[in-house]
Amino acid sequence: MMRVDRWTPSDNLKLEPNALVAATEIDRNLALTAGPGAGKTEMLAQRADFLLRTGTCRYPKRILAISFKVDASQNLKARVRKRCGLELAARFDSHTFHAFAKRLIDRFRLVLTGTDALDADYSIGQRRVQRQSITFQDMVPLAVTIVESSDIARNAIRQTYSHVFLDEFQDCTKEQYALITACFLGSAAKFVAVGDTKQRIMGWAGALEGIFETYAADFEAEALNLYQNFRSAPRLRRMQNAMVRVMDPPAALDDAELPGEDGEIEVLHFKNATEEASYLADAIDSWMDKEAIEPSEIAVLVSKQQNLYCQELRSALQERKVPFREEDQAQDFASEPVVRLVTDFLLVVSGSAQPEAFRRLLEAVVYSEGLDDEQEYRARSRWDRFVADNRQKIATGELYPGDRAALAKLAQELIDVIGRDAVVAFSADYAQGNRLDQLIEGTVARISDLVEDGTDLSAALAAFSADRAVRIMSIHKSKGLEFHTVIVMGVEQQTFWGKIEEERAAYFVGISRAKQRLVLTICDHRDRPDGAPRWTSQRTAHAEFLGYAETYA
DNA sequence: TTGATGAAGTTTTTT
DNA sequence: ACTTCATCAA
Repeated sequence: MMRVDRWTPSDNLKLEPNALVAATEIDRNLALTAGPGAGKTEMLAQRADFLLRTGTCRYPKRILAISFKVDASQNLKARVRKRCGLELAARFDSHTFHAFAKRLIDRFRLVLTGTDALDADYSIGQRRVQRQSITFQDMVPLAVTIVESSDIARNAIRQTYSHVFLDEFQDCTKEQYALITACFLGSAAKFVAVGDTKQRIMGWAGALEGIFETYAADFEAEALNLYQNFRSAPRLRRMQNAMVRVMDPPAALDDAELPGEDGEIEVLHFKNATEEASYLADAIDSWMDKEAIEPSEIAVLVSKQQNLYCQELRSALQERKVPFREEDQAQDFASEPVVRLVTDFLLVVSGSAQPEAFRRLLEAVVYSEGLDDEQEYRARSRWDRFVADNRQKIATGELYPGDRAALAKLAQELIDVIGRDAVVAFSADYAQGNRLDQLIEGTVARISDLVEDGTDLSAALAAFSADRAVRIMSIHKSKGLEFHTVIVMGVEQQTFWGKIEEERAAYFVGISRAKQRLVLTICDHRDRPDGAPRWTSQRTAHAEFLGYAETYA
């Protein structure tokens, strides 16, 4: 155990003074606001390290961290592991609001009575069915019901957690806040809420205005701000700062405080979406080729209606064989272990050497089951034969991956070879209902569709991997991420039509994802959506939003 | 059949 | 801001 005054940031990282204060605060609850790239996640990871290593969070008490996105919650957990090691990090629970709520529901299900009552094998679906199924929207309110009506449940939570972290707090909704207060208001748990009101982009979906003030009043939390931006080059920071001057004047800096010519801002004007698409696809291609920028360091962001805005770009990228991944409506398949398994397998059998995928597969297949040498040898040789067989089938064209039924059969054989039990063990929710089969079916459907559309198999598989593909997504999805190069497509009046404050926040989130280069595009005309007779609609550049860029480009 | 009018949707997370 | 869809009147 380390003395509190001996603790220094792990891995010798430098923290700005207020981040150090927040990381090592013992007595007060904090409301920490910080702009883009200020290192909020790092501060939370360092704070976890501080609390665990100094015993301020005393065994067997635990830390609860709540985020909105699976992505964010996994990132934070991984960062904490890296900072303070597996053993201490075991007492760090990083969940999304939904995951946290679901755990409460599963653990205290019997508290729910009357119309709320649920059977043990309830499922999560599109509709609410008495006792049988709930929707995602029901999860947090049901958890609130449990905590409000059961002292046992509430006490159990309070006994478990001595410290609570709330991430991206500016987007907290009424229901989510109700869960926090139901669990912890009046308890001894110490809170840190971090976020940025300038990045509040879920207002239209119920994110509470003034949530930081409400929280500060309810939990007697003190306000603290982080000032640094470790993410963006100075030119980009000056543009962000110009927006801050409008959104939160007291927080704005003088441009003289942001010196330097590093960073690139470009505004591109096109006649139509076809020209836009081919220019962008060429540009992306050449960045990857000439500047050796990783595809995953390039993002294309759109405000709304991703499908309409990205149609042309999609085919332009496809033509140039630029791997891209679209984060659309569908579930985030790629981070699901079973999806990983299927795609890794297809990578391995589709030809080129894939050492990473091969290693992950072998781990899943051979080493996980606690076999003895003899069994391991047999499993290994059966596996090798299976891979060789299918590699040949694909090479000879006997198995065409665009054939959905054939691909589904192959996936099924893969599961059989590994053993369904072993696959189910990958993730807690695979045992429930038909979740596993749905995931496999979805993967197969998407791959075969892509191949059928003329994408080659390796590009189709790249669409599942975040690390080898250009990312195309809505601004909302990009929250919390960062990229070397960011393209914001369609900076037009017709795109940003909502309440100006909220649109400005969305645009701010978009432009502040860029570390080095920001490209903004406008078209004079864009095609109408699918199926409509072909004509194009007139577009008007968004003068305010482009103004921020043009001053500094 | 046509045009006029009005309402709804658009941006999201989630086991 | 703009499209789509439903409804009603002419």
